[in-house]
Amino acid sequence: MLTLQQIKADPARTIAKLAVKGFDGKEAIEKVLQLDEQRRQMQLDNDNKAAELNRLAASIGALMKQGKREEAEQAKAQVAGLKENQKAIAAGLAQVEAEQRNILLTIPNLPCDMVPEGKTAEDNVVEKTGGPMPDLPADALPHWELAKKYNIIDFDLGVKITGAGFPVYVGKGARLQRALIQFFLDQANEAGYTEIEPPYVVNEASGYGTGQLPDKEGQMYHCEVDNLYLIPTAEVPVTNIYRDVILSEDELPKMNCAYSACFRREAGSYGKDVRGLNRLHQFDKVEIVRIEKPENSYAALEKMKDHVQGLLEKLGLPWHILRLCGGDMSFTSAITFDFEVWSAAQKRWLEVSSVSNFETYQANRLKCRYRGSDKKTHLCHTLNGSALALPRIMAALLENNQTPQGIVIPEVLRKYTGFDIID
RNA sequence: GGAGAGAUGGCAGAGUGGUCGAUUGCGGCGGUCUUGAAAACCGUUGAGGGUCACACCUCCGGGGGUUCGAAUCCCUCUCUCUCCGCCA
Repeated sequence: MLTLQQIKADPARTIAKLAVKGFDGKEAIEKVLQLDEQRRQMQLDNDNKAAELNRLAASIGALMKQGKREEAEQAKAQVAGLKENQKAIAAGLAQVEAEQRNILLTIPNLPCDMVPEGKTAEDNVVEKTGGPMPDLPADALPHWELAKKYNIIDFDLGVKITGAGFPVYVGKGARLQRALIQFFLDQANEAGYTEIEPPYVVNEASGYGTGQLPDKEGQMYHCEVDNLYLIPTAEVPVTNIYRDVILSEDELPKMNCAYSACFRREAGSYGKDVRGLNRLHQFDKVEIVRIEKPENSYAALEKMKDHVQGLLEKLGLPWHILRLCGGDMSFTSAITFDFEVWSAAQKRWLEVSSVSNFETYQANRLKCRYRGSDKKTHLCHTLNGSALALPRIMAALLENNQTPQGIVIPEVLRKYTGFDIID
């Protein structure tokens, strides 16, 4: 949620920045400002009435103590009318506050100055490319064929047990999954991220904190009896560690990593785009999260990008980094870099990581603050990134590393898998 | 699942209808003393709104109610603890 200060500081710029995201915010911003004006008026009115009532109540108390019953009764009578009046004002105030908040919740984060204009994924900018492009023979198999051939992932079994989008990893497939998770966690730990093993189910407040709620509840699995949500990413439980927290300046930055299964309902398209591991309802991911002082957050973002790039390089996958255009960025993000790997048999790029700076947008909802050297509280910047999401890494590894002898496991993973080829 | 107890400031812990936004202790911060530190002593120390700054308002787990007045009484929800049951 944008802060009122952000909006008030420069409404015209706010509207212009929202336009970069393809969001027409003119009406909403004007309404918010108008409601703010109204709110302050009503607040003043309400506070004055409340102060008057407080004074009267205190004086009644004093009269009672002195045993001046009649005078007290007189004062009581005086209070009655005032109180009705104040109640009405307070109700109006609450309504205006709620209205303002509801509008604020519908306004996306402002893209930072580095975000390119654009409407769709077509307009994303390729920033950087690396890794060896594999040269596969014409009869190279897509990963879902390989999965069947070597009996390492059973999609049909997943359908039987649960439904589409819930694959069952078998034998070396399961071990490769576990190896990747372990590798990613070890790398993150080495980079200074403190590991968290979070709950996979969160309450409503946490959903609001990171911005999945209120508007994206359809994307999460919901346990209605308990009103809990399956996490779509470890970002949710991990970032919510810092909900309603005031950190001291020297505690920053906070750096956490977490492995979790992720659950997404993703009522999306069907067909080859979502075939095999391309899009799943349940998948594994290692997430990195940072809470930073505002002045450090963009340097931190670069470090996170370097970390993710390092992982892809170690795995020997061909990768590129996209700087997302305004129109393709998420609601809550100020800037996002997507990492994609080349899936050589499908001949397409697959998104495996998304690294974002949310600036104060999440922190404002989370009430995640730190106490500065000025003794005042300030909102932190929050950042997160996948490091990495497994299924598409798996897809690219299987496809790119296929040989007549079998699928060759990257060197860095062998100490985790305990084998060097899937055959 | 059954029975009971509880939820107060960073922590501990008072407060059961009227200057209580809250005694006190610890911790934190500032100072005195000291070559320095410790100890001791003095002062200070919740969050949000509002204001140029004050004033003022709100907040004692969440929501609602009673009352002129609620941390204190009532209802309700959530959570925690103890005992019993069940259980990886």
